Amino acid sequence: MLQVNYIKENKQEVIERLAIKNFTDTDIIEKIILLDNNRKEIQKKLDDNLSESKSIAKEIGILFKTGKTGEANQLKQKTGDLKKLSKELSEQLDKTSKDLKYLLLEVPNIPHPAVPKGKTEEDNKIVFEEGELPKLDEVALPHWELAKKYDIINFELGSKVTGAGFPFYKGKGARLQRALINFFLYEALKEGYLEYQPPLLINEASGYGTGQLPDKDDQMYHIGIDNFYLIPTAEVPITNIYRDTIIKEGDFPIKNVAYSSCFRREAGSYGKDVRGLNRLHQFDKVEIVQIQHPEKSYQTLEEMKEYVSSLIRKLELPFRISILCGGDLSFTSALTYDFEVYSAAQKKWLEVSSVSNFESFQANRMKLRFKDKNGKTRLAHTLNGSALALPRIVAALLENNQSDNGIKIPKVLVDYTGFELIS
RNA sequence: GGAGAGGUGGCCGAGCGGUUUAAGGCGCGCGCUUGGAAAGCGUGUGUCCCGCCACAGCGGGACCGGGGGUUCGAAUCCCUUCCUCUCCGCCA
Repeated sequence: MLQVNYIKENKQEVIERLAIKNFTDTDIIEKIILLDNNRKEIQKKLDDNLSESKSIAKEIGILFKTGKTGEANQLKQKTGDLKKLSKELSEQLDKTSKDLKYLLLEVPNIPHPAVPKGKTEEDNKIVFEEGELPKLDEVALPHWELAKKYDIINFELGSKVTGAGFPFYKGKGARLQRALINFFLYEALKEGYLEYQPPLLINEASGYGTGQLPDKDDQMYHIGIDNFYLIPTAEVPITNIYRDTIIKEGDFPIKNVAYSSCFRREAGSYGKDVRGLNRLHQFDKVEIVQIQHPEKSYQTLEEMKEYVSSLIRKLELPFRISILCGGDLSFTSALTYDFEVYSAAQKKWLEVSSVSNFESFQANRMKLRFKDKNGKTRLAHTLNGSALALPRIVAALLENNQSDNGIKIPKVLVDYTGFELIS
């Protein structure tokens, strides 16, 4: 959520930069400014009114205490009109504030100047590429075939027990999953992240805090009976730790890491692009979250980018990094780096991580603040990134490392898997 | 699932219709004291909104889990909802 004052003071800039995100509803900006002015006016009237009522009530109190009941009763009659007016004004104020908040929730975060214009992922700007693309035989198999051949992931069984998009990992498949989770967690610990194991269900307030609600509620699984949501990412519980808090400036940077299963309904978009592990309803991810001083958040974003790169490099996978264009950038993000690994048998790039700076957008929504040197309360910046999401990493590992002998496990993982080959 | 207790400032904790402008304590900031520190003494100490004015300050309003009500006046009374704790039941 953007701050109204920022919108007011930088109206033209806000409109121009939101256009990069293909948000062109300038009316809404005008309405926000108008509503905020109304809100202030009503607030002033209401406050004056309440002030008067309060002082009369106090007088009556004193009169009763000193036995001047007659005078007190006279004064009582004066308050009728004031009371009525207060009620009207506070209803107006309430409505105006609600309308204002509703509109503010509709406005996406302002993209960073580095964000390129564009509509689809075609327009994302590739800023880095590393590793040689493996050349496989024509007989090379896609990962869903490999999974079947070596009996390590069973999609049909998942369909039977739950539904499409909920696979079983089996034998060395399951062990590979566990190895990757451990590897990612230990690497994060080395980087100074504090490990959390969060709840997998969250309440409504947390959904609003990180911005999944109100607009993305259909993408989360909902437990109606208790009104909980299954987390789409550990970002939600981990960032919400700091909802409604004021932290000390000395606490920056806060660096948290968490492994969790992630649950996504992602209604629609079925087809060949979503076969196998490419898109699942339940998957595993290790997520890093940082809370940082506004002046250091972009430096932190770069550090996180380097960290994620180092993980993929250790797994010996070719990858590239792009800056998401305005159209592909999420509602809440100001700048996002997307990481893709090359999946040799499918001959395409698979997204395995996105690392984002939300600036104060999430912080404003969840009232995450800090006291600066001068004792002023300011909004902190939040950042997060996948480090990493498992399924597409597994897909690339299986496909890229296949040979006649079996699938070779990258050196760095062998200590965690306890085997070097899936055969 | 059943029964009970309770949600008050950064924390503990009093208040249970009218100078509450939320006591007191702890913590923290500043000052005095000291060779330095501790102790002691003094002093200050929340969040949000509005106005004046602006590197600071002054004034007003809201906030005692959330929402609603009674009243001239609510932390205090009533309704409703959420949460926490204890005991019982069930259970990894």
